[in-house]
Amino acid sequence: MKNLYVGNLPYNAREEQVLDLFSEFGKVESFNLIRDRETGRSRGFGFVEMDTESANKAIEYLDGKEFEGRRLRVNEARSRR
DNA sequence: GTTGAGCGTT
Repeated sequence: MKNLYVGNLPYNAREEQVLDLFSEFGKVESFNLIRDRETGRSRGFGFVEMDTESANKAIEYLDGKEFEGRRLRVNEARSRR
């Protein structure tokens, strides 16, 4: 399994929409769209868990991809600590 | 508008 950081998402993007993108490369085990803790507003990034093989393909194919007019940033997530 | 939330380390 690999944990992926997905950045540069439009603030109005729905998580289902992002899920669909990644589902193309394999089963998405979990997805977290990160929002501002106070306001609940999207922070424009999220985290996706997939098996390593699928994750690698997703990074390769989706990093830098145009999504709703923005270039996605996809890479292995940093430690959250 | 670029790396989670809460935590006796998930």
